[in-house]
Amino acid sequence: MELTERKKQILKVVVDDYIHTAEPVGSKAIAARMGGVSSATIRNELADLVELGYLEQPHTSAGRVPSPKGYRLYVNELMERQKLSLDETEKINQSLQLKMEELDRLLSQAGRAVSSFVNYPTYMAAAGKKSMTAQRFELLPVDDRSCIVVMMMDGNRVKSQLLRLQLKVEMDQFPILVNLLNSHFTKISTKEMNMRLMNVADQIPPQAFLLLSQIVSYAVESLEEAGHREIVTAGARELLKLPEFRDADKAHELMSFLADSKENLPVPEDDSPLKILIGPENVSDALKDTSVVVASYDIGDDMRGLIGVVGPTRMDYATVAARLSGFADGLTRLFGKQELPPKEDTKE
Amino acid sequence: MELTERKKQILKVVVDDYIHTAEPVGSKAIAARMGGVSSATIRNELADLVELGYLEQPHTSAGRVPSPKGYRLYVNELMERQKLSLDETEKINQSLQLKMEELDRLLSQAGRAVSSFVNYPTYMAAAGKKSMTAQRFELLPVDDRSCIVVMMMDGNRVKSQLLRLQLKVEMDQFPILVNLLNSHFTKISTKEMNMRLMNVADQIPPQAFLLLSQIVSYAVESLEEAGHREIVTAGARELLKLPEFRDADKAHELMSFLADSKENLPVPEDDSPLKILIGPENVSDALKDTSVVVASYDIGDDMRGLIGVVGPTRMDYATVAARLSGFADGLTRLFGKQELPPKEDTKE
DNA sequence: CTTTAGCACTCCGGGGGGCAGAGTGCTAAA
DNA sequence: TTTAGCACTCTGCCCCCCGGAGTGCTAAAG
Repeated sequence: MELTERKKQILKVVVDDYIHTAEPVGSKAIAARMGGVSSATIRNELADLVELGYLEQPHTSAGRVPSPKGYRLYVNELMERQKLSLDETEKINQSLQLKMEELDRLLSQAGRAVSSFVNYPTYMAAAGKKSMTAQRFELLPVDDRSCIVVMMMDGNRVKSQLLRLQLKVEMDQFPILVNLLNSHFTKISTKEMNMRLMNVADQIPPQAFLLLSQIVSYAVESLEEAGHREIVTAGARELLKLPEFRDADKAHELMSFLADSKENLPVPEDDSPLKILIGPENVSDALKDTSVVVASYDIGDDMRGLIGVVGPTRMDYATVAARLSGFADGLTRLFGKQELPPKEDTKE
Repeated sequence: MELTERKKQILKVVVDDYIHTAEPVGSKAIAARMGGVSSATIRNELADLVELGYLEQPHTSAGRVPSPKGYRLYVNELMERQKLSLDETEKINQSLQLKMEELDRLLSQAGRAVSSFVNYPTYMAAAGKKSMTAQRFELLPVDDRSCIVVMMMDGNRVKSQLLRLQLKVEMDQFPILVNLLNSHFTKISTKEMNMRLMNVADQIPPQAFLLLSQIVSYAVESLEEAGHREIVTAGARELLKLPEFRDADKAHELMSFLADSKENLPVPEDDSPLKILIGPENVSDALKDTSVVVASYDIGDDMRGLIGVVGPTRMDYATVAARLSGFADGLTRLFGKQELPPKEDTKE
């Protein structure tokens, strides 16, 4: 059943108002804001809306509060898709001028920026490929007991570390090792890497094997870490400013959930760049009476990252959605610039 | 003026009790715990202790609460230096089995571990050298428009990144560049690096200069970032469990301070590994009614890192101090293992 | 001189009761 | 169908009261 235009208007006013005041909104206030009709009329309409499940009444003789169903309608149809003001776009771009080399740190930086921009807690994740692979290895000798391992992974990410070797190596051994690494340990899953390591075990001298396995296990570790979608959260303290989280226990519970949850935070659908989850629409119990807005951005090399915002159900969906999209676009652009053109990448 | 033995005993009981209950402690409770004397006697002593400034009374007819001065005496003399139980040592070592390559991430990991171990918020910092310098450069060509820059810095830290070059380069150019970098841009401050860059400007072909400056500016950036003592905090939510921070505003204030403060958190004296700052002893206003316990650990290459714990003045100093020292020792050991022996390092 | 018991006093915190304000539902009239 | 009017309801807040915990003081005992 469709709502009349006026009912929708009223619902919109209720949501708009409640979003900002966090207090049940009464018929008089609505009438004042709509003009043309009296509060009594509004009251009749309100009664209907409650009946239909779009609004709720904390108790008789209090104003109305939107129900999840009401928010849903609001988000789907009523909400005025906000455009970012020039000023805001400017600010977003500015805060994305982060000179960060490492992806992870860039994310936590961006997370903080988003959080302070929307005034809600955020979480970010670089959705790594399910399985990262090494593209290329290099070894840079430092002395006869240590060398720098450089590994290039999918998506042109580079990792390197000084490795203290378990035994002395002649300088001329390094090129051989590098060759072996590049020919046998690139472009395969970490699982396969371990298997191949076993396979070559009896084909090369034991010392060489020792070194090789040290390097390979470093590589495997790094790859798995990079592939593992780590979620970093920021700005959890913003919660404390909201009336619904003035209760320390509640705030603590949600904060702990955010800090601990590694996998179970909402992600957007594959086909749409923005997803809004309202209250009970969330699967995690801890989020049952909060809302989540989550956007995704492209990292190139068909990887996607995501930014999410967690807030009360009366979150300012329009603003948050607009700003979040702004950031997501900014990040997509940022990565587009950093990455090599994909053509170059495939030609090997 | 020295306190009598009994006064000290009483003070100790008051602090011990208050630390755990967060409620003013009364004469009866003290008498019960001490035995031998009646509550009336205790009351006389308490009055003296208030007079002398070691205790405070929230209001007439409430129990007593330790004053900062009281805590100070407690920490200096009364507190039983706790030994870590085997179990605890075990746990600390376990949580330090972090397989992290990057210093920064290791720190935030360790910070989280400490926080969950002492149940207070923590902050950590790797006190980088005031000015990091590059020790060695390598360039690994990827194609004619990009290469991997590898830079080794003080303390055997290695950074690398894929750099998209502003113009095409012949393969044979790279060795020349590397030479130039290693001969002119290592072991000098970033300031000097920029100056040298200017100096060579007219001695090499313009294209080469363009590349060089791109690489050098990446290096400068990385060095400055690595040298900058970044402070990372963890476990701020622990605050919410404490009765003194059930007030959302207070908690929010302190959390914001922790999140924002980059430089003004307490550091231990150079000569001692552990420092305890009680309430007003803190210089930052935001910490005036909290206490801080901070420990330092060695990273080798005469760099030091620090771990701090922030809590209410009635923090459990004995336990926190013991556990924090345990972590600091663990970290010192951890880095000792990772670093190369310093001898090797200086021989170049 | 110190310790103890006794006692009056103070103050906090929690549990009613009352009251104003905001908002509703209903009815009757436009 | 809309509106005005009115009685009704419920919350939040203030105030008051009261019990409990703890103190300070005094006077007696060791």
